[in-house]
Amino acid sequence: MAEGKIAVVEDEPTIARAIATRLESEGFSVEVASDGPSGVELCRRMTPDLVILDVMLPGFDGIEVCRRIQKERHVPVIMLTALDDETDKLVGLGVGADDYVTKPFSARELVARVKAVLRRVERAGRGEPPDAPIRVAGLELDADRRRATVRGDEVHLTPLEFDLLYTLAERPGVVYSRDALMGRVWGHGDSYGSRTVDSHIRSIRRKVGGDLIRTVHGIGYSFTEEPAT
Amino acid sequence: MAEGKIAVVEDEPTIARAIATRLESEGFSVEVASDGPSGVELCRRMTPDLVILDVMLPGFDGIEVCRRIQKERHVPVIMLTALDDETDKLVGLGVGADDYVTKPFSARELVARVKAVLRRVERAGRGEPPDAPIRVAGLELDADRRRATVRGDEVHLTPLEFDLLYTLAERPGVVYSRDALMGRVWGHGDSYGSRTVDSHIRSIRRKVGGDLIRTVHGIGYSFTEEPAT
DNA sequence: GAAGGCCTTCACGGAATCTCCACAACCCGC
DNA sequence: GCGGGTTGTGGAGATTCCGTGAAGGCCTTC
Repeated sequence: MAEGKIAVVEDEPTIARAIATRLESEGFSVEVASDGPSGVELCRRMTPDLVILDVMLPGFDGIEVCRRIQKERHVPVIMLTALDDETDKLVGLGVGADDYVTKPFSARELVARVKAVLRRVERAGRGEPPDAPIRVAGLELDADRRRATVRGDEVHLTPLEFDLLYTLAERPGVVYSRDALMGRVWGHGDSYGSRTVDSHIRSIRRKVGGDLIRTVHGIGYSFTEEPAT
Repeated sequence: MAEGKIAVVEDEPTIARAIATRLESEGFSVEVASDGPSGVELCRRMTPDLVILDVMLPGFDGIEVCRRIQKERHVPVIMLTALDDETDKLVGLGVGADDYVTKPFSARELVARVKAVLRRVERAGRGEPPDAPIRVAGLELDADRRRATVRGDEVHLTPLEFDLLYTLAERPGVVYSRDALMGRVWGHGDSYGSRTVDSHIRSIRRKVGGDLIRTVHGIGYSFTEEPAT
């Protein structure tokens, strides 16, 4: 009775086995790949519920793997990085992973993160169970009511605009590439020009004010990171 | 996989069979008796979760059956009466049934009542408080009696309409997709075109006034959220 | 059978939304 | 400062979505 299918892409056999064993003992069914190309292939074949990706991989790196699989279908991704700096870099690159775990990490920690991500995604997928409204920088987004207010005034957002803004506002400061946003909001990466994202960003800015969404030149967009005021 | 056991005591074979068939198709296991004495006997033997009792019965009448089985063990009872007057009389007699359904009734309506009674009893068994009628914006919905009034005037809602409106009114402001409503009201998400929901929404609006249910374009419907007045 | 209640489905027209294009403005490395 | 790539702007179709009226099926009663 598998709770979920997890793909692990990690080239160090010791670590890969450790992760797999622990996750399996938690009731997940796990498969492992050890380089970039076969990681992409694995994701295609097993359609996992979540992917754990090492950044450093033979073939091509985890960033590239993440981009490719996100393009086909949005799958939650947790990235493993060697250093804190590396995490920062990834956040800035707009890879759009769901979580980042820095080595060394305990198996317990990884399992906790996996469960947290799955819980969040499942909730969003079923659509029903409530979520606390997001409040940042004068903006309030209530997913249950699909309502947005800026400094108390209600703003009407179209379905796509709401989802797009919600995705960004969920993690202020995290940069998403246009592809990553397409994957999350549209559910698939291709079949639309990526400038479509720009159009929607524009109308969101017009409605909620231009300074809430930051453009990261050459990479993508992110929600403005604001210290608590 | 029985959701519950139901005893039906009804002397008219046509009606008895109709009820039994419908309840069985809803997943209940059903047994039938056709007169007073054997009704009491049936209840002793099968220990049903709910009893449906016709008032007019050979042997002794439904009132007497109800008294006898209640004496031994409390079982939820729904009484079938021929006339509204009769219902009033029964209520006056203190028979203590959990609900009264007046003939003619639709099979669907009876099923809805059965489920409502079972839900209520189960809740009481768990020590939770009973449903209070919902009162919002001039609308009142009484789940126990399945009755709706708008500004004091009773409006007749079909079983589906009632469930649909009740689902929405339970959480004003929360937006439900058509699929979500299908899942909650119909019990399964698929097998019907989603525009069916629209049709019922439309007839509800005609009956209770159009501004109580809000359309959220591209998403679904929600009950109008009213600031406390 | 006929009539009526209830549920489901259809097609249509208007409205809201999404996508894309062409051009101007901008950013960055050189 | 210059040039190439990147992003903002405005708007024009194309597409999707929703309210409406109505028809048909199933069931029950008369």
